[in-house]
Amino acid sequence: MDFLEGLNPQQRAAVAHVEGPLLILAGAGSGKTRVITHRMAHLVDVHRVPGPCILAVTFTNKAADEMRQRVVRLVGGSDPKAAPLVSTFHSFCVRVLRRDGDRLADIRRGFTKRFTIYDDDDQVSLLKSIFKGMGLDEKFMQYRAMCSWISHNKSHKLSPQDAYDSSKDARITRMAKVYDEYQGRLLQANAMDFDDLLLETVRLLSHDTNLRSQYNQRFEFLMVDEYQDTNRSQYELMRLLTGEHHNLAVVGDEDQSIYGWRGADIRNILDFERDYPNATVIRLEQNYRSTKNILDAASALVAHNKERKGKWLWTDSDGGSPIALYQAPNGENEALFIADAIDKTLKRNPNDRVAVLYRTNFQSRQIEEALRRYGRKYTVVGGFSFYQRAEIKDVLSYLKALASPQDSISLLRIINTPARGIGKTTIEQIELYALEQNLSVWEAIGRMLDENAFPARAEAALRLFRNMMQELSAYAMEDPIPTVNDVLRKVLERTGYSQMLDADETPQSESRKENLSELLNAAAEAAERGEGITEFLDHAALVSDADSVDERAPVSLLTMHNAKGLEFPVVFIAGMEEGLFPHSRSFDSEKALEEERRLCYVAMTRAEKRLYLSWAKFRRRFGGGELEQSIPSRFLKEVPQELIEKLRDEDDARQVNLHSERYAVREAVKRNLYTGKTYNSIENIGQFFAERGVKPPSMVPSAPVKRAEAATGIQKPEVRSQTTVPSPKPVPRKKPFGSGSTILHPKYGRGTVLRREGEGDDAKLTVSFPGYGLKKLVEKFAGIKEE
DNA sequence: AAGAAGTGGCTTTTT
DNA sequence: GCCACTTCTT
Repeated sequence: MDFLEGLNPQQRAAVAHVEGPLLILAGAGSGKTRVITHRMAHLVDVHRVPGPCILAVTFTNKAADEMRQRVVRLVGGSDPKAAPLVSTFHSFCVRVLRRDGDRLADIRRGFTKRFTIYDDDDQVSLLKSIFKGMGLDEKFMQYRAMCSWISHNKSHKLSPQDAYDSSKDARITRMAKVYDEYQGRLLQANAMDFDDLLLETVRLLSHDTNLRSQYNQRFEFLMVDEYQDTNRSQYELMRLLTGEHHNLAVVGDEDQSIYGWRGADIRNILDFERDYPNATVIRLEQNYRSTKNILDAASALVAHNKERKGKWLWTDSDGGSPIALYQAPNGENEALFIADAIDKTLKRNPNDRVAVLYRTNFQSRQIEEALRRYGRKYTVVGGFSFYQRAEIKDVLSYLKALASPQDSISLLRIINTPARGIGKTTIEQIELYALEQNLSVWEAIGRMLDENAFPARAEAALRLFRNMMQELSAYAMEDPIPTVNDVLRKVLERTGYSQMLDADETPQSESRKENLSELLNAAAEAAERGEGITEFLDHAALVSDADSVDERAPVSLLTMHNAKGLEFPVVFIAGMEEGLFPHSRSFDSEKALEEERRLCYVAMTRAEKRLYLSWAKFRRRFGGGELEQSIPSRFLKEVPQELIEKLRDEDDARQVNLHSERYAVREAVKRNLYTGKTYNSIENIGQFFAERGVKPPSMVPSAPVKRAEAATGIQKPEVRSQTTVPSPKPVPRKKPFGSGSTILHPKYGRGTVLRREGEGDDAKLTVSFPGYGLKKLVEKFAGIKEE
């Protein structure tokens, strides 16, 4: 196969480039993935470079998987071992540290290759504990803000000492102390946060010259995708890996750099030619994705930025439709307009794919509601991820605590989940002791038991807990080593977790059980691929929201950040208002504003045929808050007005309202018909594993009926699920409104009574209302009627 | 010790 | 409007 065929001259030059540094400035929609994959195939097939000597790095697992698959398809290789290594930065680093990290112990106290990865929830728990120990609370600083401050320091290679030395006031001094304590606790737990994974790999490769040399020899050719979003340590990692040769090809677009807030340094791409002298620079400026109008609008917008190399994309395609601008009277109406337009679009062409993009996740709710009114299925990317759900984190924490007893954060998470009589006071005592004696929580428990430091009841509970953990740990190490799913199953059973869920009769517990059984499936598949507990946990820590975008979904709701790298025939950008987009947090810095503008550019260039922009004159900031007047986004003015078609808002508004009030629509809302699915729903998680697994996944065994329920099921089972409630049998009853009876409520409509407590005037009912979830009502006041 | 009920406080974007 | 945290109750 000729990998140069069908490419334009610039693409061909990039693909044919072999040795030396290469910078590919690839505009939006200019076919860069094609170039990267073809170049790899070309190296393998024409230049006889062994696949494993090529390393390509991306930011998401999904991008990595797709790239790998495309290369394998191109070279027709059947042996997966002969394929290039395509990986994300983070998983590459984990791989290096777990395989070859021994020498890191020289420079990182307590490091072993069995380290734990702390995700941001773990980071927050750790900070809570540190705050408590230092007598601080969230009024001092929000945990998340503290996290980003620490992360900011780390990504700029500033140690706690550096932060301390440069601090100008007492507050920063304290923050530096928190940072110092945070690092100390990570070491004690042999844990690494996301920043550490990169930083420590860089340190390892700098320190262990032997190892560095091995890696240099192994990876002859390196490629980096989305180079504009690399940060300092990623940059250094690449420098170390290309120390002995300069066969580094990077692909990026400075106009699409949108992760500055996470430490990405746009200078990495702007200064590539300086950092790698003799670099070949190739510009891909022909856009194959969008209509001319969309492309011109986006280009004109981003031309307002100063910090760019400057390029102008061009296209062969026609002007196409103008860009539609809708001015809504309020946020709800904006959402209804979008749903209405989507409905019309998909009625006209059921095969279109639509994306609704927004700046902040909370904007999705109104749009979801509107889509539900129209009975349109949709997919939400982001928000709550599967691996963030409490039950998943609980069970994984058991695994983590078993794999590494020093991991105090995980241990504390599950020490009394399910409740086993180890209360708040007891836990506080243990934490205090651990702090004073500089021990891990596990060690502290052991010592304190030896010293008879607990009252009888707590002591008994702790002994049982300790025995249980020891027993589970012994089980996990039995010979032959049990599979991950066996260990998980044992954990669920032995810890009483399953039992706790079985005893819980709320609808939530059903969905929790489903999630856990999906986790078991995932574990079973991991086991089949030969993965152990560590690999399984690593994978769970490193999945991202973007990994689970289903590009075939007809309607997707996602943040603009998550839309990077994707394309859709029809795109809506919602909430084009000052303060929302550009976000108010970016107002005080020109740099941040430029990044917002780039984000807008990214969002606009996702569209192939049709682009809608919308804003609302009034919007409620919080659920209960006042309607606040908004100012249209400055970005709207930066788009050439002749490319915009203003939709007449009065007409559309009326139409939308009329439609939304139709009886059938209202009924649909009441019955909560159709909520589509989020990526973290059962089907999508299954699909995610299916795509990466060797064999297709065995889904949760479910009868066709149940499957139908799942399809129309609710994406946030915690709150909205009622499909999983076991349908109550109509029990003949003496009293009205007993458990199992169906009632009518003036506001919530029809509901099923799940529980009844108290007598006479005191009687309280727990009622499940489809679409509203569980409500606790006082029978006397609720104004309920028999169905 | 463990749940239920009430309250304040807040929402960028995420590997 | 939701969540996490506190206070109240048993």
